[in-house]
Order: sequence, then C-alpha cells, then structure tokens
Amino acid sequence: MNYNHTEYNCPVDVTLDMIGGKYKSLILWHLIDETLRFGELRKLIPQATPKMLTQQLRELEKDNLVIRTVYPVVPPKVEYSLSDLGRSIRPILETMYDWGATYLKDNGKEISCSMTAHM
Amino acid sequence: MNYNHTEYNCPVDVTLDMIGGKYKSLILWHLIDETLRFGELRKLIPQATPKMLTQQLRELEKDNLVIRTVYPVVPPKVEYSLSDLGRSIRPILETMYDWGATYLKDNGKEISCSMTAHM
DNA sequence: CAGTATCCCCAGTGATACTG
DNA sequence: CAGTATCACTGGGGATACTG
Repeated sequence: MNYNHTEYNCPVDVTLDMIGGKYKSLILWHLIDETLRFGELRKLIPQATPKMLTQQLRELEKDNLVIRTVYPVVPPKVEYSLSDLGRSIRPILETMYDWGATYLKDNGKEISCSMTAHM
Repeated sequence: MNYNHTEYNCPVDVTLDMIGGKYKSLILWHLIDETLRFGELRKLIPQATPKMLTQQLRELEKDNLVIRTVYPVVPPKVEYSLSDLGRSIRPILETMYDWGATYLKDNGKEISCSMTAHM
C-alpha cells in the first residue's frame, strides 16, 4: 500500500517513518510536557544543525504530530508543542526507552538521557 | 553516550537503531512465531534484494535479536528464528502496528500487512 | 539454496555563511 | 531570533551477475 507519496509494506513502517527520522524521537520527547522555542530545542539538541532541526520539525508538523505557533513580534518568536496525535505517541516512546535502557544495562552500559527527567 | 561504535543520545535511539533499519521490523514480525529459511523470507519480502536481506539479517544476528542456524547439508539450509531478546521486541512492534493502523484509518487509508495474520 | 561481489547513483546530512 | 541558501560529500541502497 502507499500513502503520502511513500510505499509502505506495513503499518509499522508508517509509524517508523513518522518517528524514526533523525532527532525526531528526541524532539518529540522534549516536547512531551513542555512547549519549547526553536532556540531552546537547539540548546537541548546541539548535535542537530539548524537546517536539520528545521527540516525535522517541518516534517513533524506536516505529519500533524507537532504544532508550530508563530508570534508576529520582533524579534521573531516561534513555539513548538505537541498535537493530540503527537501526545498519543508517548506510550511508544516510553516502551522503546525502557527496552533500550534495559538492553544497555544488561550489556554493562548504564545510561540515560534528558528523557529520564520526564519519567 | 556511545555503544558499539555508535553515538547515542538516548535509549530510544538504541532501540530505533536495532529495529528501525530497512526491512528489519518486517523481518522481525515474520519471525515472531515462525522459523523461516532465507528463501522463505525472500518470498515474504520480495522488495528486499538478497544483498539487503542478508545485510539486515546479519545485523539482527549481531544485535542478538535473531538466531541463524546453518545445517551442513547440500544444498545449503539456513534457518532464522528469534532469540529471547528478539521475542521481547514484540510488544513494541504491536504497539507501533496499532498506532500506524489507527493513523491510516483516521486518514482514510485502511490497510494491513501480513502481520495481521499474527495478531 | 543461500548467499557474495561489483558497480553505481543519489538522497540525506554536515559545514558554513547569510537574512528578514 | 529563527530560520534559509549553497556546496560538498559519503554511504545506504538498488541492479546485476556470479559462486560454493
């Protein structure tokens, strides 16, 4: 089947396509219970160049996971927050977080990320 | 943090790295309650070239999600099955399947894939 | 049957600089 | 502040052919 100019073999691929992009899971998590400005996201995800961050945010917005709010002020102010659909992704992210953390722990690598603060 | 020559920002990325590769979720699903031979996987996932299928299977094996069993016979016989770790991925795949299917349905695209048969 | 081996291409990503 | 624009690169992945 296909949807949105992409060929999918399975609904799992649809989900992966929407949250599997570079930095997307990280972005989604940071937005889980916080509205953030572009610059704040940049500081939280410094490894993402502004180009990539913008690109991923635009895709998330197009997929209706993230809401972009522009305030017509000078200097510009843009806020990003999760839509209801975006919030519905949370259980998946949490399950993946737990699985990954357990895996790493069992392999002698105990770690966490800023997501911990939200759990 | 880093693990296995890769830099990760978060346990979610670890999980995505292990199941997010091309055809990986599809492979994992097909193996959920069945042991399959290479040729059977090829028929189930015809869009994957033998090169890609082998490559993804090798990665899954290296990550300890899939077990590869070689029977020393002529002609060759190789079977793929899930490890305990691989089986532990099932809830994640099911959650992603459900989310993706609901999303598509809400957007007027009702579909399924061979995974349905297993649910 | 179950893969390898090669060649090749271009989409995704980084680096850097610029702007309303 | 919140992005765009441009250039350049590389490696992921397709097509095709071959092999123990």
